[in-house]
Amino acid sequence: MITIKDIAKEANVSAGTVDRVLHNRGGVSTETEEKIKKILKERNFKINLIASSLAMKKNHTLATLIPDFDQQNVFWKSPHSGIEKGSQEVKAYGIENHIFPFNQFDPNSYAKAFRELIKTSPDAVILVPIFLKETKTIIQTLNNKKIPYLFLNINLKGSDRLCYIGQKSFEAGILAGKLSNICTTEDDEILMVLTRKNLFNHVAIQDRVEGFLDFHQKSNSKTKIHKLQFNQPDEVFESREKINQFIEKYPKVKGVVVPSSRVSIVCEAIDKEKLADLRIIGFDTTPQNIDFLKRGDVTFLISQKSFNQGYKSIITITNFLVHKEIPNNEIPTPLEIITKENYMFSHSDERKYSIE
Amino acid sequence: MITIKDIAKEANVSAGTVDRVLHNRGGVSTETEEKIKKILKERNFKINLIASSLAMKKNHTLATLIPDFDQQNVFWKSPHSGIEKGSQEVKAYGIENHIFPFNQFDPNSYAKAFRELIKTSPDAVILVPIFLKETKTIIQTLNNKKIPYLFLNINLKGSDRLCYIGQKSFEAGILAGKLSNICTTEDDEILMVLTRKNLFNHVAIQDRVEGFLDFHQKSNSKTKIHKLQFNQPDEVFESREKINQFIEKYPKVKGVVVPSSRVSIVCEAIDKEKLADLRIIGFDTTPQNIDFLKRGDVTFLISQKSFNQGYKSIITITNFLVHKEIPNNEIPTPLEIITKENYMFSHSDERKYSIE
DNA sequence: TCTATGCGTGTGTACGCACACGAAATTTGA
DNA sequence: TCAAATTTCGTGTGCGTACACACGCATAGA
Repeated sequence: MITIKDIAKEANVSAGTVDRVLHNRGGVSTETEEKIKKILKERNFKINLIASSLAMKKNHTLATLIPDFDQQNVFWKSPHSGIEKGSQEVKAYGIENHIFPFNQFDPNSYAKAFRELIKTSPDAVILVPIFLKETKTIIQTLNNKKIPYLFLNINLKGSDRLCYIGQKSFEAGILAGKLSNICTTEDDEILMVLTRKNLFNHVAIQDRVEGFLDFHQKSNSKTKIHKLQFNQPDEVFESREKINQFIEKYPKVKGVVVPSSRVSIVCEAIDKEKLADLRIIGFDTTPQNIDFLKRGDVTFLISQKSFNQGYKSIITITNFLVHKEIPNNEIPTPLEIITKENYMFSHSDERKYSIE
Repeated sequence: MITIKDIAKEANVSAGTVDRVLHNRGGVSTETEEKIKKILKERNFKINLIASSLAMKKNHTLATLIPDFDQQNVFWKSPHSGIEKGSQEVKAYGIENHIFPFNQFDPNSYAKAFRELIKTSPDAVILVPIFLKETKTIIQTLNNKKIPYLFLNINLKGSDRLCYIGQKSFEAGILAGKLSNICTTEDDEILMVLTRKNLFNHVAIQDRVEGFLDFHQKSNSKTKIHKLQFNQPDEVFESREKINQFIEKYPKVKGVVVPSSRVSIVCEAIDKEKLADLRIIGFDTTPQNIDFLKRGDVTFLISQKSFNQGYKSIITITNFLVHKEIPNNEIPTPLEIITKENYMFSHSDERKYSIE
């Protein structure tokens, strides 16, 4: 292992000077700088991140603006857990994260949570930019204060965020198209159930829908695609009639695709005897969805690994603050295909950090 | 952040004493120990791994016994890359890994590589225990020298290895069964192609076959399953006739499952016009397999994420040596389902560390 | 009775490596 | 020749680890 001292000795300077060169902190004559740089290269010197982290300990604070979760809205639990895991891991780097939860259906709650957040003057911010208008104000504030921020799960264009960590929704839709195509025949028809006019996240879900339709169009399949729209997720259950009648009316429907994370509600709504005959594809591995996967009612879930997204956000921001490492502009999470047969191998990390 | 000094101050002892308690190094009176332990618990003290690693720097050496790869046998490339990434990452912990490659078809090469390996007296060993008899001798040597070791990719029973990192092959077979079931109808038939009597790894592939058959049995599907056996992988290509005739003879065959990593060879063998009509399922994301996936000839690949296996081996062994962290007895890697639509999101890490 | 030896317990501190700041040394300009 | 500017050095810091040593007390031998 080559250390800074080794380099210093070879260059006949002190370790401090080498450090200045390493970090471009100036105050070194061109001559010395060249000499040191040459030796660094020759010896293939790499900073010891362990020692570096220890020395850098500067007690940064992070702040995370993310929707809250509860029994009804469990989707955001996974990113919370991932963020929790990441926070634990980077504590030793002198980094502390605070979560500012808000109500995903209420722009005011979003704005309010941010006002609380900004009071703590964090060194960097992770946010889920659900509301367009409010986000613009937020970004302006962050820019003014020169606080770097990254987007988690939702990619809003036209900001100079550090990066985006999340799923490629259009591509996820394509994948859903492919899977629905595989598990049906040409004669079958497919039903797409939109669980609501989404207040938020409509962009992501719309992208999935478009990706899905894109696949079917480009693959020249003659499979007919039906759409059924509900306005509120709860209405789905209340209007069991609607969906069951629909399926009776169109007996050729063998595939069902639910582009939101609410496939479980659709499964609940459909009569048991009808379920057996359907191939159902959904998104996101919420506990409810996993339940229906286990029972065999859901055939495929496409996971965006939101636990990993949360985790990766913390790690990315930390590397940026501590090691000045500039991340890729977009960090897409894998599109994971989950079935009854492989779900148990997919979330072992998550369970450990689950917040109950 | 609570430090050892904080604890020491509160307990009116020195940091050294706290350290003795933390590591059970003895030489502390029961009274003092209890007091310190109580405070540690109260304050929820966690060792700062950064500082710990820096202080522990002990320059461990690892050794890895793993099959070599080349253009023809590319399967082992991914674990090599993963090991490479891991090695880079743990260098700062004073850990150096040496790879001892061997010919996967030659037991003598395996034994010889180990003899070279043991000369370097490593502090821990990662090995792929392909050959049963030779492995027994190896294990004996390692036990005598009290060198800890873990199994990568192949799980040999009856040894006191530190842990096994790899795929659950039986479960992978079940998954293949499910996927084949999904992409065919009840009237269709399925062909399983065994590309050879495997010299090595026959246990894993046999497990896959059994898992596959198990699924079809338990699911009460009446789908007929054919088997076609070749003795050498190359023979497949030479005997194109055999497989093509088979498919002509059994026109109901719509699904093909290849439980080895050689699905690409099978694709090469089958006539183009026949391919279009088949749903092919294979294992492992070798470049050749990915090629056929991209073309649309292969429908599903089940990946055992061997890059991650290699990476995780290094990390696990490092945590064991440096932080005395005892790993789980088995660390199963996820069963990842790869299609044309999601393969590009799955291996971004791998590309960076690929060894050309 | 006094030194020697031992043991159990606990302290002090050097070390690992990079970082950053104040101080020192050297060069430059007037 | 002196002050200012530039370049370089020395050292304390972050935190845990582990070794040498110190202290108090007990037992043994002279």
